Formats: sequence, C-alpha cells, structure tokens
Amino acid sequence: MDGSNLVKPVTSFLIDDILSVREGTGFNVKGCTQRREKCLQWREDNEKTTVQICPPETQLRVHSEPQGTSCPRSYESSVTSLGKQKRSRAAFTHLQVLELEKKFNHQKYLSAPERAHLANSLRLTETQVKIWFQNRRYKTKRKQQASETCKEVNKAEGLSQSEDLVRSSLITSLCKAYQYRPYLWDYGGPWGPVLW
DNA sequence: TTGGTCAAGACGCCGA
DNA sequence: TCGGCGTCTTGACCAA
Repeated sequence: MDGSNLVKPVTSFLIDDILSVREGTGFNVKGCTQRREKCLQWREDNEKTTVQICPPETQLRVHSEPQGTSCPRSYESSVTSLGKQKRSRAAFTHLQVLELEKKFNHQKYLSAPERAHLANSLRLTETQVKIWFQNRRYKTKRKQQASETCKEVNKAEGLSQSEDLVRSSLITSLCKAYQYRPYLWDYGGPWGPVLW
C-alpha cells in the first residue's frame, strides 16, 4: 500500500462539505441532522487515526454537493474487525439524481461520450453512471410489470367502483404497496410534481 | 426489529 | 476478448 491511497485530505474536504449542509431548508432534514452528527463523530475519530478509505477508483463513492443541498448517506468504506473490507454504498446527491433522471427521461441509453460527459459534469465515475442507467431501466421495467399485473387483477375480478368500492380500494392499496416505487417524486413528493 | 430502497456485485448473454 | 446489457442478489442505510 502506498501513501496515495490515504485520502484524508479528500475526506476532510468532504466532511466539511457535508457539515455545511443547510439545516431546515431541504427535505429529509431529520436524516441530514442524524448524518451530520455521524459526520462529526466520524471526523472526530479520524482526526486521531489516518485510515485507508478506498482506492482511487472508488473514492468517488463519497460524494459532495456543490450547491450545499445534499444529504450524503455514506462517507467511506471501512474495515471490519475481521479485517474484511466493508462494502460501501454511495448515495448520490439529489442534484446528481435529478440530472440523471432528466437525462434518463430524454434517453434511456447513453453512448460512451455522453456517459463520460455526464459523469464528468456530475462528478461521478462513468461506471457509476452506467450502473445507474442500468438499474434505472430495470426499475422502470419492474414498475411497469407490477402495474400491468395489478391492472390484470382488477380486470379479472371485474371490479368497478360502483360494484365494490371497498374491495377495489383494497386491491388498489395492495397494488400500491407491492408496486415498486423508484423515487419519492413519483408521487409528487416534496420536490413538486411528478417528473415523468 | 423489520421491511423498503438503492448502489453495486454477480452472472450469463450478445455484438463488434 | 471485451464492454455493455438484462436480471437477480447483496449489503448498507433508513424509517416506522
């Protein structure tokens, strides 16, 4: 291992970035506050010991938000007591997701140059953008399949509101409960209207 | 504690 | 052979 893998300067910057999140102005404020506390604790711990966080390729799993509206969920990958590398999961910022969604709305598949450009502009790796689009397509498909299944159930039951309001609403609730929900703003979340 | 969400891992398939 | 894809699973995180 060489010193280039020690990313304390990067993490220091990111933690500062995370800590600069404005409270009370974004959504999921509660979560942000909790994560802020975690950040503080984490920074405190890491002031004492310099740890290897992740190889250069995966450093971008730790994200910051240029506009200061982010609520990052994961900060680093760490090593367990068994010496095993703990898997980290990046939480893309809302701005990043918004831009990705916008792009996805426009086109479901990206060419290599487009992917590179988008990754660069969002400060993500090309792999992250590729995986995001891959997952997004799969989610869309699953969502569509789920809604079709629900429609078929309703059809097969021959239900209408006038016939059996209670029962149909029950089925609708079930469908909603088990239907895959990709993102909050599918339902007109705090960010406003449905995006697609 | 449990279930939902989501980025990433795993694996097989396909086309250049 | 390699990169991208679809599909399913895993593991981390969070809210209830």
